[in-house]
Amino acid sequence: MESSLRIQTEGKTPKYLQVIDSVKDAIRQGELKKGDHIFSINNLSDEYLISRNTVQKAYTILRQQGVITSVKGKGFYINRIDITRPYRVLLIFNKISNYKKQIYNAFVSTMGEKATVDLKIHHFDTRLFEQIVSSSLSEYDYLVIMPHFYDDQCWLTKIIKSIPGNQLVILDKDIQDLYSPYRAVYQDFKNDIISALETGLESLKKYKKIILVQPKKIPYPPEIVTGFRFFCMQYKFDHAVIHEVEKNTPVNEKEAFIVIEETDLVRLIQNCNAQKLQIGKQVGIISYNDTPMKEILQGGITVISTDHAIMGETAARLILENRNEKIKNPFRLILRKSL
Amino acid sequence: MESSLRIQTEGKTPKYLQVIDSVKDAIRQGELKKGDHIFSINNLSDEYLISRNTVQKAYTILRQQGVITSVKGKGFYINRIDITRPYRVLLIFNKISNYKKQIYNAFVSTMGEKATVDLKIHHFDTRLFEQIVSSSLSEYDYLVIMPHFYDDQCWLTKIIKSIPGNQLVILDKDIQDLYSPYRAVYQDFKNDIISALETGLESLKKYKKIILVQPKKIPYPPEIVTGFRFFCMQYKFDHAVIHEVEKNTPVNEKEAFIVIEETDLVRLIQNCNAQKLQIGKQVGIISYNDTPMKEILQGGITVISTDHAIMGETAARLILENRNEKIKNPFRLILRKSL
DNA sequence: TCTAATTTGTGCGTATGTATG
DNA sequence: GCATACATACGCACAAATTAG
Repeated sequence: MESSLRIQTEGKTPKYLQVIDSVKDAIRQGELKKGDHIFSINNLSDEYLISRNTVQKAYTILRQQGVITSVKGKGFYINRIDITRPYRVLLIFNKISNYKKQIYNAFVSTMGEKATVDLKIHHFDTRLFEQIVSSSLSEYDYLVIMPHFYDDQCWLTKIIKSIPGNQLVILDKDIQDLYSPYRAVYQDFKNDIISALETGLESLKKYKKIILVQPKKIPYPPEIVTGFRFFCMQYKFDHAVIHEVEKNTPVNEKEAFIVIEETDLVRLIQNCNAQKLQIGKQVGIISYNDTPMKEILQGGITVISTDHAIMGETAARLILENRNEKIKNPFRLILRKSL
Repeated sequence: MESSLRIQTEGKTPKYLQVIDSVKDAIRQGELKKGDHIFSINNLSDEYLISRNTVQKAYTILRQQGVITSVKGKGFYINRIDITRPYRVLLIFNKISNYKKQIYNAFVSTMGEKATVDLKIHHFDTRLFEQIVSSSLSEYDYLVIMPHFYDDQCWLTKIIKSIPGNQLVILDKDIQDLYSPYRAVYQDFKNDIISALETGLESLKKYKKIILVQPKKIPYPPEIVTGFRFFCMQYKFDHAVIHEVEKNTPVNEKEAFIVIEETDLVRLIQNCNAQKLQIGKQVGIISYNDTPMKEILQGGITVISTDHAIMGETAARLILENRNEKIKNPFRLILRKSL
């Protein structure tokens, strides 16, 4: 047993329980296999400055549970490796939305019985976020977070750095400047939107100007705008970025809109109908994030979207299969009548 | 805990309160962090010449407030550092849906800074639900639950009975057989649907038969069916209850559908379009639960819905104003083009 | 394996001041 | 003035858990 036990005297969990958990964790991580020799009582007692008796107690309990066996004069050996303690996972989201629902559902159902999954929402409150993280590190095996603040990126990175890499799973938006390796399922916002729009180039050529509706209140990744501008320059489209669609927002012929928030989408369609502009012919609409309703709304809304279900599933797999990788999530354009 | 408590025997504030305040002050000052070990009862009792029992009392109260936890044989440890928020509330939902999002958002924003609100989902797993409840009773001041299981109502009631009335807030579906008084914001599913349909009676008369699509997988309140049948008998409508709309589900002229799940609504509209049946003229559609998109989908989907935002807001108010009441949530029909 | 020290948890008894009727 | 109830404060004793020697 080379694995380093993390025994802390100050912690509230009793030392003998910490020893038990350490052995079980090592088994769960695959570091210990059936038949492996583990520390002798004296050895462990000396190394970690725990009383001989305390180690004895832990080993006795482990033996009663059938996890280890003992041979007089030789030592203790791993007996069972079907330790069933489920993973404890905490998802930390900025808010609840339709597609986060999809991520959550896919994550939970992929995890199945193997994890207890909790959910906390920070509402873009950095202080609250910090509090959640610090108080959850000891309660959960993994923190799955979507780092969607953009006001104080610096502080955010600092908080995330306080999470050990092997406990951290990042979703949706990858972060730079993190040293220790961690798990991630990310979107490449800039290149994703560029290649998605390129896929729909033929349909887009009907329009003279492309307008991106990027909400201001809720911070969305700025890379979306970067990618959008890059595409428009590349292919010589007139373009603009607005923050909201209101009742009196002007809509003109030969304009195509890329809309992120659902409320803006609804407003935009209402405005088109009011001005008797035909969607998909005179005005083009592309919406972020697919939902069943967008398949039939106005005969079908064209959508650019990452596959959130797969994102949740992939994140779960990274944990279940103990893979410390970063994976780019698929992104695609679904052409429908509105473009 | 190096921080010096300021305990004065002569002051008028009771000693046990001074102890409580001292600990809380230390937390506010950042001197004590989560997991920190604090003075043992004996230690503090000796140092500050307070009776062991008095310290005991203070610590017991702090534990009840969730500020500290205790481990027999080890000591007391800081558990919460968010002591500025007076309420700790846990919402327990069966799943995440669009309208639960509304409830959650309204609840959180009404509570504002006054509460830390957490969310757990049980996925109709009674065992998981029981586990969540029992482990949360000491951690939270209020458990807000939506009791939407209908398989083993008996077991469910038993679990809910284990929650003290003053700690319990019930949403959406009221429960019988609970003795101690509790808070509730409920729908009267049977009468709500009856009176809502009566409101739309004139429009309904265009149709011969009304079909309720009540999903089977996810248990919805049976009172909906009861109320639906009652209305149809009363006003002499042909009627039927089906559990799903599939691609080949027959749709005929002069039929009106009441649809609960969004996926069924989408399928139904697709079927109507495929069969070239005009929605709102040849086929009527009523959908449960309003969303912005339904305002414009197919020129407007008629909706019967409770106001979920108000439900969340009312629940929050019951807690903030410490009112032990049961309140019926408003329910209404919004007539749009689809009926 | 036994003993001992420390700690929390619980219960009982006592005394004192304060508010209520 | 008296009786009662309640909150505060203290003291003692014992049970059970943790840890050490």
